[in-house]
Amino acid sequence: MSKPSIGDQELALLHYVAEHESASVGEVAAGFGEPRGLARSTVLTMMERLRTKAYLKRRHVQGVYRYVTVAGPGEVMTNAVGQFVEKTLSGSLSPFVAWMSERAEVSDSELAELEALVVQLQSRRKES
Amino acid sequence: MSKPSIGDQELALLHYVAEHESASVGEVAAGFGEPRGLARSTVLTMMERLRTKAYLKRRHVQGVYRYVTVAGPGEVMTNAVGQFVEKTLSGSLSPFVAWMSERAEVSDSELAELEALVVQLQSRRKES
DNA sequence: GCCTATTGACTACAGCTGTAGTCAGGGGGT
DNA sequence: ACCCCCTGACTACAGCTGTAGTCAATAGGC
Repeated sequence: MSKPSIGDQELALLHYVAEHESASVGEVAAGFGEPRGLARSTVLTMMERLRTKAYLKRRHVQGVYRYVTVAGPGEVMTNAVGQFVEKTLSGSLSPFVAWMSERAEVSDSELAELEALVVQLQSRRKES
Repeated sequence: MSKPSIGDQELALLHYVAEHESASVGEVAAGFGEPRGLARSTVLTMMERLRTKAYLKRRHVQGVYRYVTVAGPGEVMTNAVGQFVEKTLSGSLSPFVAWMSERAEVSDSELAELEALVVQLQSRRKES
């Protein structure tokens, strides 16, 4: 039951909705669509598509539909990463590491995340 | 002059060609297309598309065109990662880290790569 | 030299994604 | 009661990607 595919813009929108737990089309159009020059109807269309793909669900509240993500906020992105690594990188992490190593800017917090990750992976390894 | 976008299958094909430095359509069709049930014409079409997108170039050698990647083998993948992080993750590495942290198996060598990466990033940071 | 298998160009087409217009209905202010 | 704005549904369409068929040329074997 692998989830239907999702486009880049759709993913960005999904992410936006995930962050703003429960959003109406109007809100998303204002906060997400307008900054990138998208028409309200465009936002609506995308949200409905995401709904038919079961990434979003909605509830009728006070005359307006409010949308929420089916999965948790992080899950969406994490899922996308998994899909990418499998499909595009054939499961190998090396290209990712190579890219990071060439990348100019890695912020402090990103580096900290990576450090924490390594530590976590190391300790997990010891256990088993 | 940002490179044109590239699809998943196209990327896989590009990767294949990159690995087999210099390949003809026939060879790619046999080694790449056939295992996944693609018709020869499909492979040809994709290769020509990649050529018009300037990912591949070709040379006429002994009556047959041989294709080579414009960029080096690793570059292709690294590039794909960059595109993915930019477009899909909006430049944030966190989802990647999150995914890895949830991932069941990380091999020794992968962990080692990550460790080396962290060390490299740390030292680079100090310099500046 | 002729026939067959290979090669390359062109054409086609469906599904997905990004983007938007339009129209009808509902709700609220005056 | 009326008009306007917000909301939601539907329709549309172009570009990209994945996939393939067909046809003409060509190269090599016999």
